[in-house]
Amino acid sequence: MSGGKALGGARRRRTRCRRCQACMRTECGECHFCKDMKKFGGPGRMKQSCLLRQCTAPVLPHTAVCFSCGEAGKEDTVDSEEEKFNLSLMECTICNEIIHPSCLKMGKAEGIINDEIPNCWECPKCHKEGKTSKDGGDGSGKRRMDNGEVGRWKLTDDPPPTKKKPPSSSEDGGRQDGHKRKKEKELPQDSGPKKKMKGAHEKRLKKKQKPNASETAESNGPNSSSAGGQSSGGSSNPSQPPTSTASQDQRSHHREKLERFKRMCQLLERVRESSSSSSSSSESDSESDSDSPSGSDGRRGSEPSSPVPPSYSNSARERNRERDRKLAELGFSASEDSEGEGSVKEEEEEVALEEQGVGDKPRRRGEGPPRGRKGLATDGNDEESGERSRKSTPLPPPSPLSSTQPPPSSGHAPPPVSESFSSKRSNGSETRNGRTRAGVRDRETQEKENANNSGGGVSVSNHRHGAAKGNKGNKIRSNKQAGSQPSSRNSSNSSTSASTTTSNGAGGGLLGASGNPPGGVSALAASPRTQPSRMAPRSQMMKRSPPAVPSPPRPVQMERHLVRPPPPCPEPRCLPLDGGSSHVMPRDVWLRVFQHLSQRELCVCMRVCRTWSRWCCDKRLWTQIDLSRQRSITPPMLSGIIRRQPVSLNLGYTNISKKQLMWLINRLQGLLELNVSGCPWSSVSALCQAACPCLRLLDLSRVEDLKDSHLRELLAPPADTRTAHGESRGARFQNVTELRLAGLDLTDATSRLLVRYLPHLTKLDLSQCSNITDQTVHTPDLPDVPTEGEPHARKPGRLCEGD
DNA sequence: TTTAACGTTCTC
DNA sequence: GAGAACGTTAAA
Repeated sequence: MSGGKALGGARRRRTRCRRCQACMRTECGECHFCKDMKKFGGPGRMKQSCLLRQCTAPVLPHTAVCFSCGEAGKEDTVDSEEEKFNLSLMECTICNEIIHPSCLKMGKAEGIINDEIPNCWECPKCHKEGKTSKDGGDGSGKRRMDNGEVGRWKLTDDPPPTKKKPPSSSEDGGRQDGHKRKKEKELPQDSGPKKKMKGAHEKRLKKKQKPNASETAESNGPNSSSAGGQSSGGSSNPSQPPTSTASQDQRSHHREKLERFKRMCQLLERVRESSSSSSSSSESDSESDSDSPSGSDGRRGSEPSSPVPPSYSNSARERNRERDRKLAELGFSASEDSEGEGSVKEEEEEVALEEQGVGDKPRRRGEGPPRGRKGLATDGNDEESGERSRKSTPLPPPSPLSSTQPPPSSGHAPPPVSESFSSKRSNGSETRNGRTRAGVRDRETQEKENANNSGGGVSVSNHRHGAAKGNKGNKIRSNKQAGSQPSSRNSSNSSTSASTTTSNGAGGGLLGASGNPPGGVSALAASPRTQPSRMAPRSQMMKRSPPAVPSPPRPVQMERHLVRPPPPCPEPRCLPLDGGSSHVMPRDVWLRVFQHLSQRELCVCMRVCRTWSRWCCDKRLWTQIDLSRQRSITPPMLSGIIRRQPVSLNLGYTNISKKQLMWLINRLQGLLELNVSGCPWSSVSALCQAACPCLRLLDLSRVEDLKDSHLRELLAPPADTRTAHGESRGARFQNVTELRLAGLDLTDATSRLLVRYLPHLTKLDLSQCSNITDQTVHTPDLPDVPTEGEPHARKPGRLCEGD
């Protein structure tokens, strides 16, 4: 562990994709592990999932964030495969580092994508250093297991159920054994731990060595892996002298991981075979992998001709700084590190928005040769492949919940990578065995307290977008079929791409304002949503959910967390002092004082103590929130917004995602003014699925790609509320009185929409809408429309429904 | 807070 | 080496 840490790789446990066939099935109740479960009458000691439910595409946890920038995967914010890849999180099987390829300072081309596992690769760094984990067998598709049974992808190469019978048959005995063992352990408690620690370490070393030997053999050629499912695929690094325990540990871990991967692959192979005879080519697959243009090219990764945006870090830093500054101006402290702890952290947790759930993204790079490891094309090539994919593969539907991650760093200068990394750890997901769990616990505790105090938080509905859930995976990869995949309804997000990469500290800071230390960010997860396209074959096995979902993108889990709206009167009523007494000034008086503070100052106050933090969140102090031009809207920000329940929200020129926007809107029922100008339509389209009955002002100026048809979609009432004649009983924005459409590519057709669906419109801004002609201007029931300049007012009440 | 289960260590 | 145990993590 420590070794792993030292090497910078965060060890993150992967988690179920929840979408693959295995994940979707129920426990068999008969396998070894099921029988161990309490629900099946077992002792529950093994704590393993049903053998039939071994996830075939374990994903990175929601909390995963980029080692470099601290943000989650953001592939859903961009369109092209190329960008998606760059913005997705990739976990290196060697160093365990999770990073956005775009954040790499070196040529991405050197990375070797493990197509079998979502968001998995051998990062360019490791690869370049010769750390190849020799998981050569990986993409070879040769790890087919003989037993046609579904196996686990886990390292613990569990024999297939059938094989397992023997042990399970003797289950009772085994159980007893277990008890016995436990008892024995329990008795000599004192010496136990020590022994354990020591022994563990030694064993580790041992383990390491063994695998190495076998690995070497394996590493000699991928073919060797065809030996069978049981083969351990460890990664051998002959080139890496076992210099230290740490490194050994690390390697051991990698090996295990690789094994797991391989196992999974084997499983997939098996499934494929069993599900379709046509899947003839498991082997050829692997071959094609290596043959594949991008594969071979990338693999050997010619020296990265263009090593990644050289200016990235600098510019990003600048932007961060800029953003911090702006946030500060906005009243959100961009950088409260961990200082403000208490209160601050509370939110963090809640916040961890569902954003994380983001997921259902189709696997990136669905184009190329489906499976196996693939080398990244060099930049140039990449582009090409990107192009290709664009042509041949429909764009994956944008994931509704794109999550922009909260940057880990504080508002202070972005910490050096290593620093941010470590801080990240301490904040959230710690490495295994909870060595560093203190921080987390801390937060949890606080959260609890907070929960208690806030008197019943409102649980935000955890609606999982069922549809998304069901379909998204589908859209995913299945590379081979990719070409035929219809890009679904959500036209992909438009290109805010570049912008998304930045956002470091500031974002978190924002919420930091609400008290969240940027570190909280780490808690937010990033979802490893996109994955390299591979597993085409796997698709075949997923019959239930059409487009197979080998490594399902994360389910959309938007609302897993509680985000409590501000209570009418934030508790407590008095300010408790250390001595147990209360401050002489009661809450109401304090609130009056706070009313005279700027939002920025409020943020400062929030860091004073938990009580102030709560009080300062009073929505009366936050009627207007302006986050415009914040490149990264992070979950903490969203949470912070909800907690403050503003009546006016400016999200102009942000890269807020559709999911985020939807999530927000659905929780801001009292919102009167919304500004989403300059945002991409792919995000703004979230409004099509939301209800904003109270909204009075809607600013859609310069929304990217917004067309007449989109506006229609946006303004028209939900289908089920229309009459047979298509007339609306209640348009979505029927109470909007001011609409800003400046700079949009609209035509005169729009005027009809406005007349029809915005009966109370009194102000309309059509400035810089070059396609609007006099016809619109002269539309009788429209407000006096200025095509340039200020929006004009008109006499209200002239519009008629269905007009 | 609870449940599922991953990943490592321990035991046989 | 296989399997059991279990601490810890992730998600609900």
